[in-house]
Amino acid sequence: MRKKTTIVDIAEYLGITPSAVSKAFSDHPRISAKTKKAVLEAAEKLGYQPNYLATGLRKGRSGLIGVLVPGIHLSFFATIIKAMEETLSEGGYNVIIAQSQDDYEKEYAHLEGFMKAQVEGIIASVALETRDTDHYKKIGKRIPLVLFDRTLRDLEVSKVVVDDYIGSVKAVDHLVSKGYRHIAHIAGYEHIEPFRVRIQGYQDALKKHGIGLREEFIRPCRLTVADGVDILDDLLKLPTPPDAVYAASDLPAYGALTVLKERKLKVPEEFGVIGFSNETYTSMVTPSISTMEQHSENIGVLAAKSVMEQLTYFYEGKEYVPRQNVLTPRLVVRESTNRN
Amino acid sequence: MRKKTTIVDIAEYLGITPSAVSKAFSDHPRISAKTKKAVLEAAEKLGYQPNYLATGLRKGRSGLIGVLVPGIHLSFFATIIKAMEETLSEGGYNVIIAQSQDDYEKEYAHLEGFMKAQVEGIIASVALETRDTDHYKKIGKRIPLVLFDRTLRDLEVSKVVVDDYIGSVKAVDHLVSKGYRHIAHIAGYEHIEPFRVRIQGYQDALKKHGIGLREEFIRPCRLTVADGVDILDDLLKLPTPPDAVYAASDLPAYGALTVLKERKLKVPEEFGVIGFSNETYTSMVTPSISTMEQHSENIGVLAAKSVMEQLTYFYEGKEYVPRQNVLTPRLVVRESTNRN
DNA sequence: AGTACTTGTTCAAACCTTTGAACAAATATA
DNA sequence: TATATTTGTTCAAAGGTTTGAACAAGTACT
Repeated sequence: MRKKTTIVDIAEYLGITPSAVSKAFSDHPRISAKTKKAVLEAAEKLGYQPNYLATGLRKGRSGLIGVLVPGIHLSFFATIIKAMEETLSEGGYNVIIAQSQDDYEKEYAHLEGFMKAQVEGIIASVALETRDTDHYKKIGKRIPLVLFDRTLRDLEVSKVVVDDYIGSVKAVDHLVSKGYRHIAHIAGYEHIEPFRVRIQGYQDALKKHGIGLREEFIRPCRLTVADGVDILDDLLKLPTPPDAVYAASDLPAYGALTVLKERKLKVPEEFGVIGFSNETYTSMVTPSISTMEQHSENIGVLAAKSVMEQLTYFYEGKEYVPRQNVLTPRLVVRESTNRN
Repeated sequence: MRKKTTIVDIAEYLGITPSAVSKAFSDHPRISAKTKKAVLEAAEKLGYQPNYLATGLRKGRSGLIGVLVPGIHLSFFATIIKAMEETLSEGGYNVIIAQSQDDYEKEYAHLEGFMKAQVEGIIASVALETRDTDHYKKIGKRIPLVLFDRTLRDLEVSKVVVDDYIGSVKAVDHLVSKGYRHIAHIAGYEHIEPFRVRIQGYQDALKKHGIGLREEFIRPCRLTVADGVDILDDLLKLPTPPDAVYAASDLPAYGALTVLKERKLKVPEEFGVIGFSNETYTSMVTPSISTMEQHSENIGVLAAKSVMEQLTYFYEGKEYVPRQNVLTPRLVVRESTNRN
């Protein structure tokens, strides 16, 4: 495998200097059309590929954006990343990806890695286990940082989220409108902003409808299918069990559904289930699961645009005031709640 | 935002030279323990982050591996990427990701982008529309290239695939064993290796069982849900319609299932459905879909290891003989075929 | 013919790190 | 004491590109 062609090779080939070649590529006004043409042809002939490492080093820009998510296999994140990658690549950036697996150590290590790789900006959704925000703060001071979905309250950076409060309220409103009165909540952990807010919305909505709050109806967990199964099993053992459950994510909603099917409880007639995220499978299972659409594509695009915008401010030396992008979630009614 | 600390800052701070600092970091034997300690402390205090661009430029290595897939939102690819990212990041590489959207132009552009970014190796699954292999050939000559799943026959590079032939045979064998006799095949496009082979396996298996081949039972398509719907609709209109369908992917298998449900054809009693890939949702839908497990995690890990292995050969100047990694798919029997 | 632009190119430094060779000082050996 | 060896550091170049300043040649103007 032969070594790479550089700008110097082209220069020698044409009998001009490397700087002339460089300027020809960047369409410098002082370079003659003739030279530019010659350079382009020579580049083609010699199989020249510009070296981003060198360019990046010289310009102080790597063209890299780091994206950190809990895991790519979750379709919510996959969809977001898909959109991000498209948007960023149109903007001329390359995307480097890492997964925290919801683990603090890994998250920390990957963020370090991003900084070493000289990423120009970072888009992240924080790990469930993360409680210490120092590393994010440090990063936010150095380069543009955008958080999405799993954000941290005391971090003053740009964020892209759905209005989780409204989402919760809509979910509960819907259940109530369908006549469910004993509504439990399979919740996420409170130190993660969206989950805290969803709990809040759930509580306020119940209050609004004059439904008493029951502590044992709020169940924080890691939001896996297994958690959904365990929690619903548990809830059904209560002296007064719920007649509906609102899960802060679709995975436990599905888990709950399997328990209900197994126990031959009729959904939605006897028991209502609603999730959050509108994962693909919610429309495929039987009964299909009502849920909240989070507009994941939009989240991806917005977050991507946000870093790029910050980046231009950054390089122009202008100050950027962090902004929140809040999307309104949309209720998707499916079979699992649609009774009467 | 202050400018970055470099090795030079540390050197000045300690009153030594940059090269001493560099050597201290790389644990050079000639540097005293005292100096090393001092350097580490100073680095910590000054908030030093090594600059990979500079390192990469100097060493001729970027630490980047490019991964190109049709789309990340497909759970098959998402799972593979997840595994790849983990493996490569353990090996000290960063992963840069791009999506072809099954489009030739995009694939080409992204591969160019990878080369500019100076990736050290590329892992790719080729776009459905790709018929011209020149760009891959060119790349394969310059840097390690590994293809997985969607490979190209006339490309002599390392590959990681499942044994699609066996997979098809197993699928058909299973259907036959369950008493289905009129088996149609929702196929992929033949110029993509695995789909060609799956068709081959389907035909050979039928022959083995003494079942006549019917041209109109082989339906190549883009393997979407909609394709599954359309094709099954079509097949059912035939004078002698099939009593089972083997789809080369899970998406059309699901599509087929919806048609059957709508028409109140009993699955699996009256009609059998089997897919390929074992996507998450196949176990969640009702009836659950029988399918072929492709061991996607393994594919990811193997492909990742393969590039890394090639890379070490490459840097040691040894010749690397491309090798094929073939995994045996496993039949997963679920409700959609499990009759009697 | 002399001055003033314009045009096209070269020069040299810079971006940050690595690396082998060279050097000086300290220590060990004869 | 002179010589060899070890130890710790510095020197200088290299990796590929970009960029403002400098330069030379050509054209236009008076």
